[in-house]
Amino acid sequence: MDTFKIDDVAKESGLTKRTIRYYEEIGVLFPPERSEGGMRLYTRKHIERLSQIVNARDVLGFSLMEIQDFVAIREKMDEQKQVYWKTEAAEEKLSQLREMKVMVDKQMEMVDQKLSKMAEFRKEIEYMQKRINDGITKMST
Amino acid sequence: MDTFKIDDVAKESGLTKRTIRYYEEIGVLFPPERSEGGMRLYTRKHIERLSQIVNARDVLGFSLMEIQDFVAIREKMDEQKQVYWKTEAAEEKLSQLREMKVMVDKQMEMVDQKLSKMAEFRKEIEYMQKRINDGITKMST
DNA sequence: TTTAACGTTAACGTCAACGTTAACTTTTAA
DNA sequence: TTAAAAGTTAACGTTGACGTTAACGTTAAA
Repeated sequence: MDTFKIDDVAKESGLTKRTIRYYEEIGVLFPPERSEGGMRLYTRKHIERLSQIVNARDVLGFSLMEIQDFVAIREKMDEQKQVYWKTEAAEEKLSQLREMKVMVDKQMEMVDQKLSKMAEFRKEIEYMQKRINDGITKMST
Repeated sequence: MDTFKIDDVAKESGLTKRTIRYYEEIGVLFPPERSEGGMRLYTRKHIERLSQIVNARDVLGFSLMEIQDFVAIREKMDEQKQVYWKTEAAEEKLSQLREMKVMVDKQMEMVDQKLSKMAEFRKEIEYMQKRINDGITKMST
């Protein structure tokens, strides 16, 4: 039994059920299978994906719309795996790979930009720490 | 003439005039002097502060409420400079410094957490780049 | 088998972070 | 000095990202 009901997923991910359904609704979480009665049956993959989404949202500060692109690439990666090596499909596969390369390269650029800006920020804070510490030692003598 | 009208500030910062006024309204940007007729007269300090706010907002993904704390520390730093070395005020100054230290240390911790998470992200993207490049070279032979 | 716990959709509510518009005053360039 | 450009406040509108509630169907344990 490797499927989860929405409440289990909510507990593991720390998100609310509403949020999980919402992420499916706007297309950042791929839809799970359904039970006979219509209940969502999630897999480990869904939980992993949610974790990635939360990271992108909270850490990188991406909006859910920006995360769409991000997610689309992961989707294509998985898709690529499924495609058998057929000579007829080779051409199409190659063009898809090139397309993905462009997107991933762009993402890398964004992340590197954020990283360098963050480093600047860190330096500023470090400087403030230094000034405060100097002030404290100087005064408490 | 080292004061700027709001439109100049808007152009330099890339923000809209509405946004600049809004930031003042909610207290993340300290209010500028006013002209006889009531027009806002900004200084370089304001522009610098706005740049910091934008960075905290876009790069760190902080909400404007979180930025309040962030800004409060900067404000206190400037304030400290103004306070003359009076023996009577020394005790109070020291306690303020300790207070600031706690806040700044907390900020540093947050930034470091974000930095490490971002590094993880970078690694994942790097891995994807590698896989895609491998796929392309393998196919285009 | 029945009832409580949990699931579903649908619709309206909320809050942050501005955009837009109106109605008006101040500056500035001709 | 007189338009036009740019400033002001005030108020309502919008959008993203969910929260909340209602009205109802499904599951699982007693």
